[in-house]
Amino acid sequence: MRERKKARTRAAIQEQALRLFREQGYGNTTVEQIAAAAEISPSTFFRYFPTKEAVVLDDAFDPFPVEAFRAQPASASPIQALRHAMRSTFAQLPAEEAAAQRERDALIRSVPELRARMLDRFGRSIQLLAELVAERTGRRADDSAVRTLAGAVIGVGIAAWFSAPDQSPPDFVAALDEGLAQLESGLRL
Amino acid sequence: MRERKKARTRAAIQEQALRLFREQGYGNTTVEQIAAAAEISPSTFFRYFPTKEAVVLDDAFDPFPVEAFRAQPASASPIQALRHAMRSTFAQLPAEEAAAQRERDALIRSVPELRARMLDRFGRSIQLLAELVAERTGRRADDSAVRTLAGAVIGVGIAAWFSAPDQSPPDFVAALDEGLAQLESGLRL
DNA sequence: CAGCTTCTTGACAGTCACTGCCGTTTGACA
DNA sequence: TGTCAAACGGCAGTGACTGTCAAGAAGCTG
Repeated sequence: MRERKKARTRAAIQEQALRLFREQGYGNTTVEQIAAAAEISPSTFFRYFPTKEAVVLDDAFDPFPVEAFRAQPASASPIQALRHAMRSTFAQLPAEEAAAQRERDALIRSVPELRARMLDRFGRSIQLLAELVAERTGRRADDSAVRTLAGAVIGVGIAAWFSAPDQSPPDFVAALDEGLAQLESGLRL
Repeated sequence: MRERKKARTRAAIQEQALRLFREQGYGNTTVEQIAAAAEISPSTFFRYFPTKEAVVLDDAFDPFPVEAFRAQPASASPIQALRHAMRSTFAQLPAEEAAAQRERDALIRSVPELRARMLDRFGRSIQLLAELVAERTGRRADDSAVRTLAGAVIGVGIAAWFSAPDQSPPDFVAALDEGLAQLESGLRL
């Protein structure tokens, strides 16, 4: 039952931090303020999160659903498999969490340090996707065709993530799905 | 001729910094050490570079050559235009500078903070490329097909950049060109 | 050449993220 | 209830960065 308390503390820190970031901005909020709002000491803050950035980025969302991707039938192309995996994963996300997700994404996009870290995650997911595609096709992960496919797919994902707020509907998942469909059917321009 | 001295100071800082990073690592090198090696005060360091990271990233290389891209004939497809622009730009890069570039890239890839910032530049270049493609095709930069194309192209660039050291030849430009060729002819996997 | 201005620099003090240590408290468990 | 490890707060220290101020160097003017 120690676990329970730790989970509650962690959630409290994240909640208070995001509230303060919303109210007074990321850069104007100190770790000390977050700790005070969450009723812990600054030392304890760093026991729960390695950096101030992590409070926003941790659990932001998994680069993408590895298991759901692996579960797709072998007959599906890599892009089709990913589209299905994304849809089935995000379909069951509660509307409330989705809204929180969007707000957090907006914060990340607007703060350069956070955005850079987020893009680093996208970058790592190129590697991850390359390995999954390699599994699926029997090729090697460092095969240039595999690498190109993984890069293009994640690149489309990044572009969708960037433009999420501008568009109607402002939905990352929908934008990504549309982009992947275009990528699959060939880029005609 | 004040300009001349400033340029020399700036080059000295960058040179000493990269030397120290090579010898003892990025994280183990302080700005104070860099300043001492370049025979300036720490204050002056920050007058030339806004952050320690900037000493590595500034002038690392332009996301890509805007002018060369614009100069391509309207008959070329966006991907073809970019391939030609990249080739003509990098063809005339002296071998010595290319080697320095590769070393700097290796440093950036190996240090998370630097890598994240670099990827943020790639991310911004999606926006830039989308605008250039919009010019070229008469579509809008927020058109979803334009955005997808820009994302896929830069994604292939990121993937090439990541795998640059692993492959033979370890040449970013060649890997990018190959990836774009694959993207252009359709991703068959 | 002398005087004025402007640019550049170094010194200093201060903030804040983050690290490491140490003594105390607290909760689990015998 | 006593014991032990986990969790905590406090504190000192480092290092990146900011802002300010006064001294020195470089350029221009009369």
